[in-house]
Amino acid sequence: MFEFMNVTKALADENRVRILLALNGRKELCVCQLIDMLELAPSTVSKHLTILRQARLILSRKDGRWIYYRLNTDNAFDLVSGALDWVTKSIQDDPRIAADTSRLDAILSQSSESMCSQ
Amino acid sequence: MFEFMNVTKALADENRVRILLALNGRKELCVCQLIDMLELAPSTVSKHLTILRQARLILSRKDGRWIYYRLNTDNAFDLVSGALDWVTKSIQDDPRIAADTSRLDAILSQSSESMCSQ
DNA sequence: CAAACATTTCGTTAATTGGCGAAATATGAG
DNA sequence: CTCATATTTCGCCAATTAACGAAATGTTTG
Repeated sequence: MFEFMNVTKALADENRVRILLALNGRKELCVCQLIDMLELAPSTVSKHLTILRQARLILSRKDGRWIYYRLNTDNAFDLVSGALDWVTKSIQDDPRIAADTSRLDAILSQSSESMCSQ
Repeated sequence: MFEFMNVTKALADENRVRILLALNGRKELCVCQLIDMLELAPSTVSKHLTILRQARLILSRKDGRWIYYRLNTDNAFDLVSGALDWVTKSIQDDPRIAADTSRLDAILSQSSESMCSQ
């Protein structure tokens, strides 16, 4: 129950859902790219990522100065994969998510101008 | 997105999840039975039911003095049925839910002594 | 080592939420 | 009609939470 409520609480915020859908279909994204996409303060985004990670919905990988996040699809953990399936299926056609996707594509293509200049 | 967030926020409270699982596998329950099971104030339970109903996770039916609630399985609405499938699958084996189930069975069998004496 | 950058942690504040009791509403019983 | 019952609405309070900026941490570059 505790694990389950961790997941539902993680999903109960629009910006965290936007993060999950940004990660869906991509290998991974670094924090600064998510900051650019969400247009929120770095500390705010970091907190959201911590909540998603504690719910086991995402995993992180550190590479030098950067930290990359990805969906936790490795996991055989039913609770998490079921959640991710439901979320992505339910709102991948949403206009807000579509806007995020194209914004993120732009950010990725001109990544040299963005905050994290690889 | 708005509809989706309504559902995730409805799921982000332990007592509301307990209500959903109490309704799962049963035809319907009246408010007073849920009050007995949850051991919360009537006004609190009523509020939870309103939130679940606004998320379209449950439906209500009025019969005289009583209002009966049931899971919204009628609905072809993917968002809702997907949510209910995920929730029930994920925590039906939880000890807390098992305790609720047996408590509820007791309430139903001695319903003449309970608050709503049909 | 110092400066720049990426990210997190901490402290604060404003908004949201869960809980309750009291009052309102609605229905059925006497 | 009056009373008891079932449920909801309202107003309040305590706890939680999302947001931010400042400071701390860790890493790369000069």
